[in-house]
Amino acid sequence: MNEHKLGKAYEPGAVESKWYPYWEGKGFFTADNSSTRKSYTIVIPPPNVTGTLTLGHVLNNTLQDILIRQARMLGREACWVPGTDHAGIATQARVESHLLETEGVTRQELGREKFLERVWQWREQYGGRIITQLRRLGTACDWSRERFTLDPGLSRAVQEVFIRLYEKGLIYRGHRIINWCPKSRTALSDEEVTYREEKGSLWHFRYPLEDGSGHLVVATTRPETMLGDTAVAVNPEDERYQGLIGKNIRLPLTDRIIPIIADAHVDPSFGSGAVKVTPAHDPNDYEIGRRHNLPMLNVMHDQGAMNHAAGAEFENMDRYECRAAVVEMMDELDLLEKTEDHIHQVGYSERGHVPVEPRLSNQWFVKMQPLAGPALKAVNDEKIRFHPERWVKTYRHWMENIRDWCISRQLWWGHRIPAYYCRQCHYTAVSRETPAGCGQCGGSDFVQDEDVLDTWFSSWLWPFSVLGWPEETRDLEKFYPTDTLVTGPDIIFFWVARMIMAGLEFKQEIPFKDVYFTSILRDDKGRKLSKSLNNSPDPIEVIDDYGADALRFTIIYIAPMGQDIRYSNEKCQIGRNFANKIWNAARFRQHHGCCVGDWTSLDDLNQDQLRPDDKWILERYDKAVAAATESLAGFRFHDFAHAIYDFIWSEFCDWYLESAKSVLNSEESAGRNITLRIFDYLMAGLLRLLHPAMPFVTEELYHALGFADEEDSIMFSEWPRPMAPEIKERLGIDQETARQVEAKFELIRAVRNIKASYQIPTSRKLKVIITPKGSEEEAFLREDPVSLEFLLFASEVEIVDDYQPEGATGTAVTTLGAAYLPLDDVIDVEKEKERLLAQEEELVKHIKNTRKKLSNQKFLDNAPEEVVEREKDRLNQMQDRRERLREQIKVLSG
RNA sequence: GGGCGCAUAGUUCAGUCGGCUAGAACGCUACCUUCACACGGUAGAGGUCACAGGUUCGAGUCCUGUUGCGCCCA
Repeated sequence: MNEHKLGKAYEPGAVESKWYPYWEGKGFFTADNSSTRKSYTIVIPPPNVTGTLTLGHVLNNTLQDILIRQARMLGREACWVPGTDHAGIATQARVESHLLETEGVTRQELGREKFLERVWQWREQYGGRIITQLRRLGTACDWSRERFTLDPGLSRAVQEVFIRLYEKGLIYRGHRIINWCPKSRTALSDEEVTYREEKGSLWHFRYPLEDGSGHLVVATTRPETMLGDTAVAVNPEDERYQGLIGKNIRLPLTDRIIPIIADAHVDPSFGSGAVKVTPAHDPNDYEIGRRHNLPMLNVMHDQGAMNHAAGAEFENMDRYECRAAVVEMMDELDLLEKTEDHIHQVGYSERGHVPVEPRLSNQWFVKMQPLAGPALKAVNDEKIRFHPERWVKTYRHWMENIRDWCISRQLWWGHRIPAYYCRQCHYTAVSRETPAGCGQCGGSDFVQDEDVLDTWFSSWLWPFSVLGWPEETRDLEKFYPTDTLVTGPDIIFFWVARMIMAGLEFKQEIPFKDVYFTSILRDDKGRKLSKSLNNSPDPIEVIDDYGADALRFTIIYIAPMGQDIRYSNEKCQIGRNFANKIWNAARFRQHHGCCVGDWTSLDDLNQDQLRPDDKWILERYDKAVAAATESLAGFRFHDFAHAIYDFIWSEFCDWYLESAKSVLNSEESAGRNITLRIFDYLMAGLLRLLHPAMPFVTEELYHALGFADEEDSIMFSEWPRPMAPEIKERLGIDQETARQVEAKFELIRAVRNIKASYQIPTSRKLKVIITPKGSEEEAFLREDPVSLEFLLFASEVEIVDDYQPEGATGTAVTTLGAAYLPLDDVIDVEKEKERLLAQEEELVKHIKNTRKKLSNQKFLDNAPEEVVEREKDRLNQMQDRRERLREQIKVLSG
């Protein structure tokens, strides 16, 4: 052990590149499906195969890694399944533009088969970069189980699900209005449309009546669609238009005659109360069109330009060009009544970043309502818990208003829809292979549907398809249902909700028990991180600069549960400095030689061998273990980080380590050995506690301090548990001792304060006289005078019953007693008096408040006894302290 | 329009069951190269807990309303 001496500062680079290949090479991350341990499973939210690591991934995967590593330390068979999804639109678009740039060919020119070959090639070459990047972060993924949504097994799952749902009547093909992305030229689901508020115009057009008796005014935000109008609608109750219902309009710019109809869904207060009806280009108009059997006239083609149905003069005009042209022509015809500014919501394609166009077309849909029922119930019954819980409301609202899911995409990259059409009779067969014969006409000439399925149609099966479904595999048996899902709330509908539906439908079991929704990352100005703003740091650069552990720790340290995170690279100093702090605590330990005795347990010691400071730190350590464990059990990662950070920095390093120096620097070897054992017990424990968050530095130090054999790893060590009560009792570890030690620290701080306020350097050692408050306090202080002297930076500590300061003396009055610092040569009597008077003034304020409280009969009657007692104690202590302060002030005035 | 969330030190945030003399980090000030660590130490300054009511012996915390900001859905 102590094979190598630790350097002065932690250098993450070498440590990280040493341990990750070691862990992976030894198969430490590989889960055993024949293990008798209870399983703990996480499936990764599969990043896009085109993707690169973002801070969002860092947060998300750090949390999963913390959970999986802790689960392993708690004795579970931990299985974290990684993988990527094929990201239909994004990948296809990426490869298309790549081909166009490098070879100048389009996918149409290549043809479907050749194009797909090229996508696979591209994927081999560039895809999955994010998988390599995840390793830099230290994630304990089971790479032997890595999956891709287009793997044969997962593709089979997709096909199986499609067929089962079709046969059950839950998948159907329909001619419907869907959201069309003119850039990607494919249908989208409702969830893939994001709405942005935009300033636009509301144009009021005069539509002349056919009989020439006047006109009607209709208002629209999309004038180009008028070319596809097939009616004008008014509310049947609207008195203004009673006489016009049933009459016809001569639609300008076209030669069509269209009817004026009455429909109860028209809002009489919007615009003029009369609306144009374009059933093929607006979802609401589509509904009106269906109710009234209106013709559905499609006036655009798939790239968002006008088609021949719009009229010869508009054909092939882009939709926005056409909009301007229509307005101009209407104005020329004196049919433009007015134009108003108008703020409205415009739907954008999430992928294409262009406004979507509602479009009438043949698409495949999943009937969602039957699937939603059980999924809603599972969450309502708390079979599945959301953290933070408030997301249940969002989930519930979506589930209760669920709409059918458009799953077909006009792409080539993806799972092709297993539907075959008979060329003779147009019969539709859905089957695993091309049907041999038509069930309707007996024909054998089939053509497969050209479309592929939405990527989410494979993602929603992820928790069981990655484990081998539809095969009944050992993995499935051992690791399903999974335990925890960690993901962003932005995909609650896309993914979380649908996975719950799929799990219940196809496995008759929930897919996971807990869902943790991560925070949204923003920059330090509060703006969402995004590529276009160029405010997304590259995590790999951050890891290079600060270390993976630093990044991991920082991000959970600054991420409050369920709230946005304000991130900046500079904040990684928190994690870096922290790693360095622990590193140096270990280095300090290393300077004092090897392990002595059993560092895994202190059970054989007794309380006479322990100093009060030992008892105190062991008590505090127990509290930290409990806090860290409870925080993780409740998915409070932020609290977990703070609990460990505060313990290590403010208690272990600031106080215990300093106190231990007084023993370790002495010649007394029995005391030294016990202190070293306690130190090791704590050091090993806190490295374990910290390991899930900072795997690299903890592994390095665990080995360097000799806590693990060369062939072993801290990741297989046991998660720390609080000490058994009987052991604590035997070792004299209790609240009372802890309180006394803390009172001692208060006294030490007060003395240091005096020195600081006279700007006396710490290194200048002075004599300190202490008058304890009582005999109990005196006995306590005499238990460990060595560390007291050391921590006071004193040349000598004298503990006496009574002390009458002579001349200028610095005074500290605390609950444990008073301390005096003779300072003849440096003290400024007036300044010292002022200092004490200020303290007294502060004290008097609190004494008054507490007296008031205690003289209130209602408070005495109603407050719990323990609160009243606490107040009384406090008052006594404060009064006592005040008295001593006054005495000292008197001396100084004397 | 409906729903959700947030408002505490200069900044970013903790604050559990109502018991608080309201904490931390960063930043700021003074001092310190003390033999783990300057990626450090010691000490300090800094607050009308958004506003107005209410419940309570007691409110940063619970309730109602107001204002401001953010997100989601329509």
